[in-house]
Amino acid sequence: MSPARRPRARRGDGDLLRAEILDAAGRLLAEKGDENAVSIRMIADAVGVTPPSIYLHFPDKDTLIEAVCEQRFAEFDEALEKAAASAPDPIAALRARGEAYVAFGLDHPEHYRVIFMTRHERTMELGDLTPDGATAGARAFGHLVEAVAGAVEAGASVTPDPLATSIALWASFHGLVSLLVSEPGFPWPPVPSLVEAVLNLQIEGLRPRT
Amino acid sequence: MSPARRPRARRGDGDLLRAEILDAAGRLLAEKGDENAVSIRMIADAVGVTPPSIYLHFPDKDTLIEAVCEQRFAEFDEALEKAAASAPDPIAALRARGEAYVAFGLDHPEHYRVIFMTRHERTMELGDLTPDGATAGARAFGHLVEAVAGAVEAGASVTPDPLATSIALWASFHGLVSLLVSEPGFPWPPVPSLVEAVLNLQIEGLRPRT
DNA sequence: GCGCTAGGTTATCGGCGTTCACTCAGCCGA
DNA sequence: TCGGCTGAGTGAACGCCGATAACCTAGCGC
Repeated sequence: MSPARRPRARRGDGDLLRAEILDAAGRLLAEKGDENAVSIRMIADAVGVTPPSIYLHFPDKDTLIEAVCEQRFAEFDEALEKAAASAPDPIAALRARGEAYVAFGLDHPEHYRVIFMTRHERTMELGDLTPDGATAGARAFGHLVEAVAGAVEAGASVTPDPLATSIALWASFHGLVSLLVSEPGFPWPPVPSLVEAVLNLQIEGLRPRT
Repeated sequence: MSPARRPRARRGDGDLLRAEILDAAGRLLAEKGDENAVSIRMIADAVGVTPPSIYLHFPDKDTLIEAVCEQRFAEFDEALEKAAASAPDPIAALRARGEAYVAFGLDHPEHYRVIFMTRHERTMELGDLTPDGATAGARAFGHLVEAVAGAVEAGASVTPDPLATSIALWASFHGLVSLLVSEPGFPWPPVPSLVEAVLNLQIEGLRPRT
């Protein structure tokens, strides 16, 4: 099963293995669909290296998985930014974000699970959650708050606290994705109609009353 | 570490062990806070029995954990029913359900995780989801649809599809609980204010416009 | 051409879920 | 009373896991 053994890296190129490990781990995670079904040994095997080598680049398995998902999280943030960028107005941009959010979660269910559905001990402070924060998660949330603030400024007539509104939006879309991902056997109505329902409840409520 | 060995059960009393296993597994799950941190060996040890004995009563670990959480799910359903019963009108009952939902999730985070946040393959059909369904999950969802239908009948002025509304409500509260449980290090505003925000967005929207 | 060190390997540990072969207590029919 | 059946549980082992400690070696700088 093990493919050809990977040739030893050149003197300064130790980090090449790190990148290959991240890549293999990401592929295996998506393929197996379960964090516990991906073992250090499998990853090492896929890269063509022995298991202890992994520990030269990551202190433990959790950190490795976390690193994989931090990468995906950055892509997630980019996807949402891109979706919002082409919207005609701030409230449409929020809708586009919601749609992109759900699409990402359903496209990468196992990465979504690690990012948003497994317990993380790491603490954050409000001041970290800015569009140029240190982690992809902080940036993504910072972008959301920014987008909500834009909508409020554009006349959205709801509680003008962008933080609270951001959390409510996040919770709604996360709840939807999380349930869809966890309970595939539930008799769900078509996903687009669910997304539309949440969008309407959460976002149309923000649109200025005419 | 192992306490006294459990005396062998009498002839017809094999099911006593089953109950003791369920009980010990539930306690350990709540205590360790992580499904993977509870092992068959630990459960067997807590009961005073050897690991293979577990397999006389449950085919595998997943089924055992599932059985534990099915019990908790039934308590969950009861808690929501009880909360709704003392509300003065159908919309207040929905609010009470939401508050009880969140309270249960935060009181039993690891059971909540297993019930609602790990992937389940079991399929259901719409017809199963009634207040007298076979599983606690089916009953709980049936009760929710019933409660929403009651609110609609009482004049709640939103989309009159109880199923879609039920899913949206479920997703909202689940999203909130799920994030609170998964990201304890996030700078959350006080939980009651979050609950209130979701309640207002989701349920006050249902109250008849005067 | 020699030594140092980055970049690995080999061997091993303790724990896991699970299975197989086995033992033993106690009730049942003769 | 007693032989045997069977329900209830044990002991030992398998193959996997994450992780660690000790060792090796290719190749660059001098």
